[in-house]
Amino acid sequence: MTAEVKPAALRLTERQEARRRRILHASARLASRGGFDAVQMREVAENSGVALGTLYRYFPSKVHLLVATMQDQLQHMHETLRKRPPTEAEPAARVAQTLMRAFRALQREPHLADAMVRALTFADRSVSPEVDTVSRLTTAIILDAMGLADSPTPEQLSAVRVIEHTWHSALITWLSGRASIAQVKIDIETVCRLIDLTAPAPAR
Amino acid sequence: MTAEVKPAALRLTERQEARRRRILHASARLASRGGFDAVQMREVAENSGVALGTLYRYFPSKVHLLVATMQDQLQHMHETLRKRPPTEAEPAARVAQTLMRAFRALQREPHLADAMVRALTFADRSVSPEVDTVSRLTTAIILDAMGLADSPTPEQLSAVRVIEHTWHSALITWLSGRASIAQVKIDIETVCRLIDLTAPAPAR
DNA sequence: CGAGTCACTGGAACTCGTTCTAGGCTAGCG
DNA sequence: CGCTAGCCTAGAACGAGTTCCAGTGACTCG
Repeated sequence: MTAEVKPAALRLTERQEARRRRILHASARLASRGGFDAVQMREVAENSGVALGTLYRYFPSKVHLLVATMQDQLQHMHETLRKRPPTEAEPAARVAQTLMRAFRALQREPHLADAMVRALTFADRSVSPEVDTVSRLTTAIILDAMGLADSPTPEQLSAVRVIEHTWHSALITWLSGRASIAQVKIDIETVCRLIDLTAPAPAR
Repeated sequence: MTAEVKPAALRLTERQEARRRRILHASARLASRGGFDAVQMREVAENSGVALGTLYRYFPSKVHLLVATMQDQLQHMHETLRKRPPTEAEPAARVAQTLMRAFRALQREPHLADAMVRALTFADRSVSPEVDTVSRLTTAIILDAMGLADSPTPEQLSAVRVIEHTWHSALITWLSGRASIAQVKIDIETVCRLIDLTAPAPAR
């Protein structure tokens, strides 16, 4: 019975787990409206039924909160993508297809995307561990799409990093209205060509 | 005589021009110490000898100010690079060399780099025109390095955009301590290979 | 010269992220 | 049963970005 909850050591009571969920939920909801600015800590606290101090105990800053929110969303996305893997044959095309799917998902909640991406790139060193987690999740998604969850070469990892860079930065230009959806698509497809350069063993 | 000053219509008095310079200078100086957080509007105002309200008349927000600071620095960089163009033979290598030079310059003032890059990626739509100027400057620098200041193909422009994405995002990961200098170098070199893919006419 | 206009000044005021304080509730333990 | 430790709440307080306002000085136009 007592062993029913798994994170006994790290994350305490399930009541606390519930609080955490409520907070993340409120955060996402507020973000879905006005974006980064609309996520106000007092509002998040109210909407999730905790005191301001408690909110800060769970997430030491607004950026921490939003990055955690992004983790949460990415996790969903990852699971969804696992269930419906890309249909293309070539690794480059598979990655492009996957990222475009993710992009379309973000388009459905542009304000939420704004809040999360802005937080991610604005994060300073104190948020590094959390940002790193997001980065690892993203890497995993891309590697999955390439069809090599393991055994990537260092060259391939570099290509994946560059793809991630492009992904984040392209999102920002889109969110700030400086690039169109079509442009983002082109950029993604362009960078995915790098994968061909670091092609699977045979091409070497 | 009266034609000596060019921006007669847009930017008024030379006294105003001087104020603007003082503000940008103060901004850069403060940024060189503590980075983004150390650039406090009240301090910038004091240090440049203008009232807070005046500072806001010149730069409608802290982000505007820092993006303008970046414009300023980029302009210097561009001129410097023009004087000492890259020595490599291949376009890809030339671009990589140029960006690594810029990177080394940023390493000399990491706090300033932090302030400028954070502002750039945090900027919202209200700063789009200014951010766009920075982007055009960066594009010009890269095209210069490739050796084709004019007549780039759409394909090449895509590659340049992707290189810019990588450049900004890689800087961020470096600034937030999540990537080493060596890693940034690798990422830059990796993305520059894209140039070979959109090679000059002959290779088509 | 006089009046109006406009940029600039000094400083108060407002917002929102963040921190701090005092007190209350719960849970385990003597 | 009463105590102690921790977590939580309500709310005040502080800091920095941003806005506002009244006043002042300079320049222009009549």
